[in-house]
Amino acid sequence: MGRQPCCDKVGLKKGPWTADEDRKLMNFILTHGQCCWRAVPKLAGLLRCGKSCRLRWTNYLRPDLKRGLLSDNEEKMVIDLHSQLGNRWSKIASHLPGRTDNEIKNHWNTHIKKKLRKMGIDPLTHKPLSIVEQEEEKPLKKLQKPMEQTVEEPPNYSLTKDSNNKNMLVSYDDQLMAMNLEYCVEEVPMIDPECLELICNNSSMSSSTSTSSSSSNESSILKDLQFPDFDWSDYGIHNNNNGVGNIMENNVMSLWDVDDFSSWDLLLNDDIPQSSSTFGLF
DNA sequence: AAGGCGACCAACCGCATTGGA
DNA sequence: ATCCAATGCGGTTGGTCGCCT
Repeated sequence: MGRQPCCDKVGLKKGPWTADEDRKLMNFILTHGQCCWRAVPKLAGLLRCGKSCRLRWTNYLRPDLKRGLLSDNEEKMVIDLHSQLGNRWSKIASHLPGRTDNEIKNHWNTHIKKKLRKMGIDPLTHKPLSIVEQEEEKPLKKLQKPMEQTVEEPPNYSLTKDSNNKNMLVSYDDQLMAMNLEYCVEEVPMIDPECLELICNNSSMSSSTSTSSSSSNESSILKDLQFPDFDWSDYGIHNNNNGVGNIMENNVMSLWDVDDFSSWDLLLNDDIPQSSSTFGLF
């Protein structure tokens, strides 16, 4: 006996959401808050499964979402967090307010992976590719080792400049020795900010155009959506002279300007259940 | 102009986890 | 302790768009 489907899929719509569906879902959530996703489609008058509604809301419609490409800083954070957390996208996303796990996952798979490979770093292990390849070439040796014996891990590396201003990989141990620093091992990021800076600087040269284009794109997406029952001004989004919603300011929704970021605690605190609703808006 | 191709990303699928009965 | 519904999560798919030939 297989698992029951999450909902009765007969007659349910799939695929891209229409502006009308978005409006219905948005109006419903803003009126009633988030509760019982299974019931949402019926109550909101949507021919969608509850799961689909939840995804659409969390990944696209939530008013607190940032849009557009990840900034250099955000990208650095993602790489750093990924080195510590692995593919736990929701955990990573919880450290980046306004970003969704889906968005970060997509960005990782399409942009960051490539950049890291270009830098000679394995995106899975965050170690230099040459070492990873060596390890893959000697699987038998590894297998022959007794289980109790600890496998000697290669040191974690970061990218730095040598005296000739050429990029070079230096192990953390070497760096720490050089800097005479003590470090709590559990908190050592596998790639240091210096390295990330280089990665991001390189990337920003190649992707700067897409950054600017996406921000105009995102406002048009919201522009296209018309929410007759929803007053964006409540969320710090005001009309400009052209009658167009001034949604983005420095690539961040004005919503975040409200209340000195006090609501971020809600987002970042794992103890607060998601059902406590978005930042006390409801 | 049009067809091929790859990149991007929204959305889906199915397993895992959680929480209440 | 167990079951089951609801929700969360991560991997994958497929549609769209832009670039190249």
